[in-house]
Amino acid sequence: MTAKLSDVARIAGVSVSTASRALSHPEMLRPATVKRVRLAARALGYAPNAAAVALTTGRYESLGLVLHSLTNPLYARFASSVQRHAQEHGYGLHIVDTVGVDDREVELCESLCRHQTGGIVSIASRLPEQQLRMLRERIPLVLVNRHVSGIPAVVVDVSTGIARMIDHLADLGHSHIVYVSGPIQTWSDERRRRRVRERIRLYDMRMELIGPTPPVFRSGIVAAERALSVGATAVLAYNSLIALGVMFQLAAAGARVPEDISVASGDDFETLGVSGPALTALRLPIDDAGALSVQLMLALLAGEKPPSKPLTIPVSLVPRQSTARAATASRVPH
Amino acid sequence: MTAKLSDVARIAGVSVSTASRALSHPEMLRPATVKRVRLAARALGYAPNAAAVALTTGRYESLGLVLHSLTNPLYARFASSVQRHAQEHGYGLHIVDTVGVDDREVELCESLCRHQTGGIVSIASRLPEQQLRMLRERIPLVLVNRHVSGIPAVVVDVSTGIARMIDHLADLGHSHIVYVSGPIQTWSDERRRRRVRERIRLYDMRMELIGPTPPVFRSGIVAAERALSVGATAVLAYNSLIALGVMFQLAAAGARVPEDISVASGDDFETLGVSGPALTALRLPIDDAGALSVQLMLALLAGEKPPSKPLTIPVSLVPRQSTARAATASRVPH
DNA sequence: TTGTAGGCGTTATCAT
DNA sequence: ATGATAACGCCTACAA
Repeated sequence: MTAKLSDVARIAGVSVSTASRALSHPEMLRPATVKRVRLAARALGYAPNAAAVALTTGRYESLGLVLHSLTNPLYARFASSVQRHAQEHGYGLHIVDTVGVDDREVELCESLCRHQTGGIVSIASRLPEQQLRMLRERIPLVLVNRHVSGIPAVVVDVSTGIARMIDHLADLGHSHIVYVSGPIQTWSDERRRRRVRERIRLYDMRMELIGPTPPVFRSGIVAAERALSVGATAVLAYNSLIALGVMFQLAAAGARVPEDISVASGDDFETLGVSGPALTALRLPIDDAGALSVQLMLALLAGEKPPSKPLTIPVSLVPRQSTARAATASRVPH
Repeated sequence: MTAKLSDVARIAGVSVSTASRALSHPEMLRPATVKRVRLAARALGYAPNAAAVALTTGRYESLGLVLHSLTNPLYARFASSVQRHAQEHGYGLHIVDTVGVDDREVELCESLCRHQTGGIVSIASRLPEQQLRMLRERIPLVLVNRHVSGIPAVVVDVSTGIARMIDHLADLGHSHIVYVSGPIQTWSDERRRRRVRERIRLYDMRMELIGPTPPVFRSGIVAAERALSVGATAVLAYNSLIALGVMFQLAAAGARVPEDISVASGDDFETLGVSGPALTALRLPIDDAGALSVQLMLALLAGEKPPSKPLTIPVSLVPRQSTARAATASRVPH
C-alpha cells in the first residue's frame, strides 16, 4: 500500500493534524517542523488520497469536458488545450465523447456530476437552454461556443471571422461562392450561417450552401465538384480538412488556384500555410480558448462572480496565396 | 446539497445499512424493502458520492488514459473508443495528453495515480521498461502498441499490415518506394521500420525513408516531392493525412495516380475510400482496440490473471485504386 | 432479514 | 505552535 498521512506523522514525530498542516498550511507552523514533515513525506513517497480529500473538503480536483467527438480536429485540439491547462492548475480532466448523440449528452453530464468532478466545460452543446440551466444549478458550468444567458461562456468568434472572410472575397471581386457549412447544427453553426447569409446579401453575392457535412476530406471533394459545375469563383470551407479536399479535387480537375478559383478555410489546423498551396484561412486561437475556459472555471470554483457577457476570443484572417481576384468570367475547366 | 444515503434510509424507514444493501446487494433483502428504498432513492434523486465510495471500497470508478497527443487522429480515435467503452461499464475516463514530452509522461502518470483512478491505459508509451514496470507495481496498467514482458498489452498489428502492404507493392512490380515513417520514435514505430527494412531486403527493393515526421498534410507534400525527384514508383505513408498530402502534391505536379505512381496509406481514417482518389490503405480496428483495452483493464481490476502474451489485433489491407502495376520506367513528370 | 458500530484518509475545530 | 477529535458519506463485519 501507499503511505498515508499518519505514517508521515509518525516518522516525523508529530501528530496527523500537524502533518496535514505542514503540507497544506505551512505558514501556520514553525519552519523546522514543516521541514521535518516534508522530509518524511518525501522519504515515504507520500501522496494524499484524492478520495479522502474530496470527501472532507467537498472539493474535487478534476474537471469534466463534454464534446461531440474527439474525431473532429477542432474539438480534439480544444480538449488537448483544456487538459493541459487544467493539469497546470493541479486538476485532472474527465473527457466525455457524446458521439454526437444529444441524449447521451444529458446522461453523460449526469454521470459526470456524480463522478468525481468539480465542474463541467461543455463545448458546442446542443442541449436546450432549459436543460443547461438545470445542469448549471447542480454543478459549475462553463459553456464554449454556445451562449445561454446567465451561464458563463467562452466564445471563439468564428462568425465575425467568417464575415471578414466574405469581405475579403468581396474585395477580390467574387460574386458567386460555395460555402461548405460543417458538421452539425450547433449554436455557433447557426450563428455562422446567419452571418454568412447576411453578408452575402450585403454584397449581393450568389451562394451555394453545402451542408451539414462531416468535416472530412471527402466533403471537400464534393464541394469542389459542385463549385466547378455551377461555375463559382470561390469556395469557403468550414475547416482545413474540407479545404484540402477542395484543393485536391480542383487540382485533379485541372483548375488552378487561385487563378481560376479561390479557396479559403475556416480554420488553420493542418499546417495549411506552410507549403504548397498556402491556404487563406482563419486563425482560431483554440489554445487560448482552452486556457480561458479553465481560468473561468477556476474562478467559478473559487466563488467569484462570473462575467455576465460571454468572453469573446477574436479570430484573425490570414490571407495567403489561395485567394485572389476573381476571374472575370467564371469558367469551367474541362 | 444532494441527497445522501441516510436521507434515503430515513424516507424509506430503514437504517442506512439496509439502504446501502438495497442498492448494491438487493438479493440479500426482502423484495418489498428493496422496492421501498429504491423508490425513496429515486424520489430524492439520490446518487452515491463517488469519493465516499472510493474511500471505503478502495475502488475507483474511473480509468486513466495516457497518450502523446489528441491532435494525432489515431490517438484521438482510440481515446474516443476507450471513453465510450469505459462509460458503458460505468467508468469515467481521465485523459492525459503528454504533448509528446516523455518527462511529462512520468509525472502525469504519477498524478493519475494519486488522482481518482483505478487503472491506467497507456498508448504508445515511450517510457523505459524499468519505469513502466515500476508503474505497474503501483497501479493496474494496460499497454497499447507497446510490449514489456509481464505487463498486459494490446497490440494493433500494424507492422504485419505494413509487411502485407509491401508484399502488395512488390506483387505490382514496384522496386523503388518512398516510406514516410510517422511522428515519433515509439516501440511500434521501431517495429514497423524493422519490418519494412526486412521486407524491402526480401524483395530487393530500393527505399527512401522519410521521417520521423509529424502526421500532417504537409509531410505528404514533402514526401511527394521527394518521390518525384528520386523517381520512386510508389509512396507508402504512415497515415491518411500524409497520404492525402502526397496525393495532393502529385496532382499539383501533374503526376497521375496510379498510372505514374502508386500511393498507399497506413491507416484509413479520413474516409479515404469513399470517393475521388480511393486510397489503398490499412484498416485499423481502433474501436476494437479500445474495447479490448477496457475489457482487459476490467479483468485486471476484477483480479483476473492477464494473458501473458499481448492481445494482437489484426490489420487488414484494403486495396483500392491508388495502387497499380509499376510504370516500367520510373518517370519524372515535368 | 435488518440494525449497530467501526473504519476508510483527510481536514478543520477545538482545546492546550 | 501543536495535539486530540469529530466530521465527510459510505460500506461491511458482527450482532440481534
